[in-house]
Amino acid sequence: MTTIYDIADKTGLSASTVARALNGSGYCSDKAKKKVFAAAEELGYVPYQAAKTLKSSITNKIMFCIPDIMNPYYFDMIKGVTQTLEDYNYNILLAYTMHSPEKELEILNSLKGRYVDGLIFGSFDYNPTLIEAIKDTGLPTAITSFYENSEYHNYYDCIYANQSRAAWIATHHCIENGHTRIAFLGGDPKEQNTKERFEGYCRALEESGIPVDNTLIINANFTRELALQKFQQFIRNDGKCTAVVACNDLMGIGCMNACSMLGLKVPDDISIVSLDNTEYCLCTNPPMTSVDMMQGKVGTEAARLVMDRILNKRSYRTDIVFSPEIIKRESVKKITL
Amino acid sequence: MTTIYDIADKTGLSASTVARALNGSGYCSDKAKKKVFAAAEELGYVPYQAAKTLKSSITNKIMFCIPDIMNPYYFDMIKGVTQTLEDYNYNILLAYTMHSPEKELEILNSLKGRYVDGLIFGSFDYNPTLIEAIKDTGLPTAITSFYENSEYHNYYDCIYANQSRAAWIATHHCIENGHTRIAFLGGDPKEQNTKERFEGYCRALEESGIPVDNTLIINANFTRELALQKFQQFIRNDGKCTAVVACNDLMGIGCMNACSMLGLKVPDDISIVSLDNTEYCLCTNPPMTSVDMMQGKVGTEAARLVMDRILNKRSYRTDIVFSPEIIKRESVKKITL
DNA sequence: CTGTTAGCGCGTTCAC
DNA sequence: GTGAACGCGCTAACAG
Repeated sequence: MTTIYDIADKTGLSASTVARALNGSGYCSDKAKKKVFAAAEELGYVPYQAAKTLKSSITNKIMFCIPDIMNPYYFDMIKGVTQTLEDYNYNILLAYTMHSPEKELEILNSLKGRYVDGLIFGSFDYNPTLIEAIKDTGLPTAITSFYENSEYHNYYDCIYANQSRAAWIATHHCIENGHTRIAFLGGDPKEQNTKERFEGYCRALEESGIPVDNTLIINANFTRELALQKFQQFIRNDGKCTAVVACNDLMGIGCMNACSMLGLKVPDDISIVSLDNTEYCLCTNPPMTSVDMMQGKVGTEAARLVMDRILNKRSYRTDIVFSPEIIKRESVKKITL
Repeated sequence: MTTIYDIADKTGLSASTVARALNGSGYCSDKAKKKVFAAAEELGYVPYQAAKTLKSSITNKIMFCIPDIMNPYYFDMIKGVTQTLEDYNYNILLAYTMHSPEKELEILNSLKGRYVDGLIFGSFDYNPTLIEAIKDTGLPTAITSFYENSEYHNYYDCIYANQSRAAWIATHHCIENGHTRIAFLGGDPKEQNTKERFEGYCRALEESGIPVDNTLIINANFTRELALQKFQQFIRNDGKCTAVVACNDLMGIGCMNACSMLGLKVPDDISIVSLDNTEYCLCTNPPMTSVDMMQGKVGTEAARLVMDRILNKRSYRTDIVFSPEIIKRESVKKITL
């Protein structure tokens, strides 16, 4: 490992001159600069990050913390974040919380060790404790959902696609196609995520004068497995629907799996539209209609806003909200009464 | 931000006593310890990582570098790495190279800034330059393929599932089911990855006395899109096969997509078996038979071996090779002549 | 234009 | 058992 002192020795200059040459800060003759660069090249010098950080307190890293690494919803977001950060010469530190609130707080607390300069945080369930912990990190932060907390309003930015509108669009699409018995396949109804999506579903129904029927609400947990099981159970218990709105692709696919096992044909016997529009939608047969939640853009803008707070010391709140878009494929059939 | 000096002030002790108390190193009375911990708790003290690192030169981070973040092949591996590292209280720094050899070298060179303690490196195409760059980082390294380089033999560990055996298994499975005209859907034939898999394919054929037919070899690039296109083209050009071995799930799915567009039924008209066994195989209809490459275990063991080199200063090579396993689903049909 | 000095926060001597 | 002092590598302030 070579340091500026090695370069200083080799060139006969002092360490500070070497530092100035390398950073282009302060005065330094061209001749000295040349010598320094030559020696640095020859010695394969790369500055020691820890020392730089100790001095400047900038780490060139931001943490991206998500509930579940295996959820395809986040893949595009990871990509968006990584690619954007690359332009800033920043690295991404990936953490995941396995949906555990304790784990979330633990990670946030560890951040006080300031091993990153900023934070992009995704959660299924924001709450005041969490937001306070986020604020306590003192880090420029973007969260990937909408969450309002008047006390800490300015401590974070929100970047997200409108969840309730997404569910509205999905539901409305079913209604447009003549469906009235539309099942809702959601996650834990106590979590913000499902709540918002459920709200959009209800609104679409009500706007069209279709009453919300509680027997059509199925609660799962955003996994394919449980959705499969719950939907199968729903049908076996004589559940009657002609369409289903699934709160994410994994559950949409679980639903398709169930249909296939039950001998139900999609979209002839049952129409399915899901939310997230991950690549999984292209794997199914028929390809699945799904609502694009703009995950890639959410990642990109979240990274950009965090960097804006870091670089430009912005200290007021900025939110960016995307409008979800339905991607029509072949899992929805028009029916007529 | 609070430092040991703040705690020293508050407790009336010296900074070194505080440090000793906090780390449990050196002498310290129980009474002092109690006071220190109380103050640390109250002040929300978390040690400043950069300072710790500068002193100890340990970062508690390892880099996981892969060619493509969006390739589902790596999802399980990321999970395996992350979960294992968590036990060691290590964080994962995620980088991706977009298949670019220049980018690979750039990242490896940046690692000389020692902002991580170890490296897990995945590539589609190892070569002497790359391995030398890996060795030059001076970091404990695990690579997720087999690659031999006698000069730098001991500088890295290899953790992988036997690629050629995986292709052999897939091909053999087709043969067992009566197929003789088996297409091979691969990536760039110059890359190690495809080469190994192709070798297994050929061996299985030859063992059964089936000649390798070059018209059945289709080169794509591991993406769904190109596989779809290439396979469609293959069929349109009167390509005749009853089964296809796809080198990864994405291509297997592209192939299924193509079949569906061409009006070919899987598995009645054509059997498909792919490699990787990602979750995507459960999305298709019918579910796709695929060979499990043990990605999760590869990630877990790679992390473990890197940590072993770090913690126990192991300096000799250790390889772990897993045996791939076929997961039979419904995309392969037995045919009789 | 260049070198000397000091200090970022922490951990580890080594005196007391 | 405790505190003063030093240094990890780098940069900024100042003196020359």
